[in-house]
Amino acid sequence: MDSPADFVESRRPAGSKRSGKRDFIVDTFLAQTGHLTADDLVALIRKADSRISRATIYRTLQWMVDAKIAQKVDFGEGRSRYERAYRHPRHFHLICEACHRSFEFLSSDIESMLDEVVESRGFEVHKATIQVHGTCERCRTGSSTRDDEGSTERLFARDALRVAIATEKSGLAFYTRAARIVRDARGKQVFLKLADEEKTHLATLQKRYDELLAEDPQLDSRPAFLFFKGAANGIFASGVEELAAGVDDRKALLIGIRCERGSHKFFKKYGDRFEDSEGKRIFLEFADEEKQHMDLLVAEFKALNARIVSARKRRPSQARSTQAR
Amino acid sequence: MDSPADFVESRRPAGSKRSGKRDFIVDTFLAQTGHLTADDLVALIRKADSRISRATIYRTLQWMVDAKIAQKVDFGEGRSRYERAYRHPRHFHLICEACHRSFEFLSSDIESMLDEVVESRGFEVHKATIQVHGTCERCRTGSSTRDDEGSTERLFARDALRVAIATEKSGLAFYTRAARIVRDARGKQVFLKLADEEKTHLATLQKRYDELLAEDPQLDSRPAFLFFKGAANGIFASGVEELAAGVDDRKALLIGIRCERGSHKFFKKYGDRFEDSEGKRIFLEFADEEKQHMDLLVAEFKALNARIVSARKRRPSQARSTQAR
DNA sequence: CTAGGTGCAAATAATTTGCAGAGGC
DNA sequence: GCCTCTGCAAATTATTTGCACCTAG
Repeated sequence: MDSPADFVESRRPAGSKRSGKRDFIVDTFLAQTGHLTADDLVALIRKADSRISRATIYRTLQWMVDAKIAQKVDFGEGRSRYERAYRHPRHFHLICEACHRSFEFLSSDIESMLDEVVESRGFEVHKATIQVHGTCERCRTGSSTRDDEGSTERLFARDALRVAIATEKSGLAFYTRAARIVRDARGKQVFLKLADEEKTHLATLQKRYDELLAEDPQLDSRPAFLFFKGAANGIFASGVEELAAGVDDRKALLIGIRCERGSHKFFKKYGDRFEDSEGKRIFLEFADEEKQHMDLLVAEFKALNARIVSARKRRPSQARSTQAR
Repeated sequence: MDSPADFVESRRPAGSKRSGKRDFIVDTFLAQTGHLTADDLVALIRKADSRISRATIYRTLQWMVDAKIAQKVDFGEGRSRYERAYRHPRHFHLICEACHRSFEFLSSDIESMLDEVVESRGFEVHKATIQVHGTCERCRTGSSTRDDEGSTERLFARDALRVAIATEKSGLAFYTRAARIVRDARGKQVFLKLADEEKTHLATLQKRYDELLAEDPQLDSRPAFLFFKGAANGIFASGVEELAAGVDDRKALLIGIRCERGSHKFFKKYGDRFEDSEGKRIFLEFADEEKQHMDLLVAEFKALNARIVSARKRRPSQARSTQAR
């Protein structure tokens, strides 16, 4: 249904003809995880017997880049490397100069700082590259750390879930607290309902996380791929703090709306920008979830306002009682 | 006293011999501002008549890289470029794919996020590269923006001064406010004194800034080189906020100490990491300034504590009066 | 005099291209 | 049959190197 083969098929440029050799090169390439040089690929092909000319390898690599199946990367070694673009989120590189392995990561914090720089210059970005050249932990300490050669796709899904779970948890804290603070009975119920939903959803996410771990027991201990520190985790945390400072019912709803909107925007923005993958789906589903919560809160906010107005009409002197401090 | 020639002299590798040709190549290279390819340099040499072989250019470029006079950069064009390392702070690149010009910037915010990523991986950094490939404003809109071909050194000095001035201003706001809030007479005096110092120093910095602008009237309108948003500007701002929340005398001093320490550490850290230059000096002098303020505040804090203790001995019942809310 | 430094031409190394034949549609 | 794909060998591009000669210390 959504195999590499289908993916390649879907991206085959118009007018291009089928060829067993090319298919074989593409398949061989997509079966690898790392960043291959043209020569690496030649070696792989030769090992699998097939006798394919170097020129064809080069031509096919270019063909894959044009079809967005592969991406050319340059680590400054005087030759190009290629990494798969299929189900592979965009990322930055840590490059070990000792063992020549490379590690991928993505930081939304860095990306947004970079956005600011770029914007201030009126620059239009086509591609941003970050490369950290140095020595990896294994080469430096000799300690045989765990095998880092996992697929980035899985790491990405893991970290997407982690971010979602962290957000969900702080959301739960927020609603639990808000439900305690709010005076208005209906408002309280809305917050309780949301707290409940967060709990349910949290369980769902946790289950998904556990399933992912089951596929690869070492996954949990692999180093982080996503660095989304500033963005996702802090959103509800600041809301909780604001609640603690003491707020009226309307304010509590407004804070909730702001948090959900921030959360939604964040997950939507990143979800949209990723390649199709489990991680992308997690981001977009979560964005949706947050959107629904936000809508619910907005509706409740409107209803509360309406009740305040009508109450004010009935008992003008005590109109503001529901939002007393 | 500190000319490029002296600089080159100081870095001449042991055992290397003088040579008119090499000197000429080095001088020609250092007279340029941009990112030259070996061929660019050959063209420049040829234009100035001298007949020097390509091989010598390559050998001399390598010699300059070894001597840390030049730095090799790779923009993925299939050939190397070289930029001067003399009085040139480390930086990242925006690269226009249309006009092939490149722009430099530095962001402490991005650098510290990168530090976190690197640390979490146990990685040892040798060199970090950030390249944003895209289209520059001029190529995109056709509008002939101001000439961007200024020396980065001057931009760096300008921005270092801007950061220092911004910090100084928020420091002034902090001390002015603190002087108003504090009860203890001696503490008040210290804060007033510091506010006064900030004012004087602010005037000095402003004068230096004006002098710099006088050297190049367009400098003020050139795009930013340093992006130090999070770091420098926010330090005292948070202190001012804390003051507003209401604090006792000791707390006010402690906040001041924290701000000055943060400020000192920041300017020291970056000042130390830069190449010798006006910008570096600004950073280090400012770091020193902040250190002195910090020491003053620490001394005052100790003195205040001592007075509180002795007061407590004399009038045990009212001992805590100087720090009443 | 001796270790560099320089020029020239040849060597490398990664990649591209021209051209003739093979093969998919 | 036409147009694309492939192989091979030659070309290209940036850079390096061997070797004979030159020059500073």
